[in-house]
Amino acid sequence: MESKYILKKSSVGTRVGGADFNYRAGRSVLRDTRVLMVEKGSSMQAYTHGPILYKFAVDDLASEVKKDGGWSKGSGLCPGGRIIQDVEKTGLRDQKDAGSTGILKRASSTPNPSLNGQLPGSYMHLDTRNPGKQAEPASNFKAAQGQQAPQAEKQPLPSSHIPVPRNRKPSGHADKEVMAATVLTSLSTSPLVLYPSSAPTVSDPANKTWKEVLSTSYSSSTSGNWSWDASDQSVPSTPSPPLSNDNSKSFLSSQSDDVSEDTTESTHFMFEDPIPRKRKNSMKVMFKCLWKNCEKVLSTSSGIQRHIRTVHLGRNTDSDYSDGEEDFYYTEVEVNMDSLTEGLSSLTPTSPTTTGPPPIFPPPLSDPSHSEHISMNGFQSHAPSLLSQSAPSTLCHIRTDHAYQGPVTHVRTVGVGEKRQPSVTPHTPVKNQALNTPAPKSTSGTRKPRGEAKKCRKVYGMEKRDMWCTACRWKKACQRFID
DNA sequence: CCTGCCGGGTC
DNA sequence: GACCCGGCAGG
Repeated sequence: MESKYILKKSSVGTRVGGADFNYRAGRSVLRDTRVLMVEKGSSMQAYTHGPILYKFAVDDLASEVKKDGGWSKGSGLCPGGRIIQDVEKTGLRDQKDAGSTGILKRASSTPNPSLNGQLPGSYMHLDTRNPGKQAEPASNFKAAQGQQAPQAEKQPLPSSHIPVPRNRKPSGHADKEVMAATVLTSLSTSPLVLYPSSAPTVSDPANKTWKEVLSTSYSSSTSGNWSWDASDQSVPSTPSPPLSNDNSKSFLSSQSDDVSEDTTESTHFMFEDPIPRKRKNSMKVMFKCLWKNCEKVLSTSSGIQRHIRTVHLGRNTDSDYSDGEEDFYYTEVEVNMDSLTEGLSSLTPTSPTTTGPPPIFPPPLSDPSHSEHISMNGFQSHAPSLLSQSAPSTLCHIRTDHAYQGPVTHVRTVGVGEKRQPSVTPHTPVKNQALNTPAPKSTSGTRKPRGEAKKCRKVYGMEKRDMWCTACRWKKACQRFID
């Protein structure tokens, strides 16, 4: 009953969505069962891969339900569960048990609730996004056609066929393949379908399971063409697995948010809202090629299709004919123009590190001449003084020094002998000092680095406190042993 | 913890 | 302005 409801609600009817639904369900429940049913009009077509038979028929739904007899057994199962039963009846039980069944059980281990398609939805999305995965169903069809249940199960050959045209067989089932492709194509064009797929980790153990299954199936694939799919596993379940993360990041960064958002909506989308509603004003839809190592991004679907067709599929450039296969290799990408803009703008400013110093030593602006002048007096080059943070403060101290002790400072020059700019102080005109003083003070935030020179306190000790410079006595910056 | 010294207070 | 000191921060 419940399943029935679901099916109906999914508007399986004439719309591809129906197939979509089934597909999802199949994927979610059966995981790698790879069965896709496409229903067109009243006719029903069933594609099976290996042991599993995936049926999809709206018109006959009711009757089928009855026929199947109950969901009781798979009460926890959604359509997929029922499907399994069908399979069993079909006499493929053995295969089922050996292969997908286990998975199925895991997926459906929990009672109904989960069946509402949440998982299915996400899976579906994933499939649509991933060329390899998408291809899987198609290949399944083929396999199913041949009724090579056992082998098929063992050798999923997920994407080996679809991806490479040459593998296609002009068999009478071609139309079915095309149909499947069409279905997937239509699915792939829906942003909601695409993005939710990226629901990477979010999901659940089920998702994991699914991936595991995939990995298995892929690895066992006889076709080396799509070996990259296996590698894709390493790449979460992101929408654009074929692409290297780093690359896609830059471009899709703005998309990530949406992805996460959609993830939460996947369920909703599943059964109701096939129309993307999260599109933002600033969002621009682009089409990104998912072919491995290809990051072609075009603004039009036709463009990307052409690209795929000609570049990756090796189709005739002139021919506009499309069997929909290209759709497996590109995905819709929402580009947040604002984000992009921001990102670019953010690149222009110099690194933060460069911004720090200037403020700290503003003198260059207002006192460049001064500092230069000062340095001229005591040094060959002013660079050192500028570079030395102590320079300005030193001047400042000098001034205060005068305030505190006056000329005494001169003497200490010889003292420790470690002064870096001893000569500067004495000769620095008061005027300049006054000008310089403000700067360092303005940057009060920066505390003058502690000097290495011993101070009066250290030199004379507490016993001879009277010998300290007044500054030291007053707990001010030592004027005698300036750093 | 020691030390340097800033910031602020008092006289 | 001279003097003092609480308290912060680097080492």
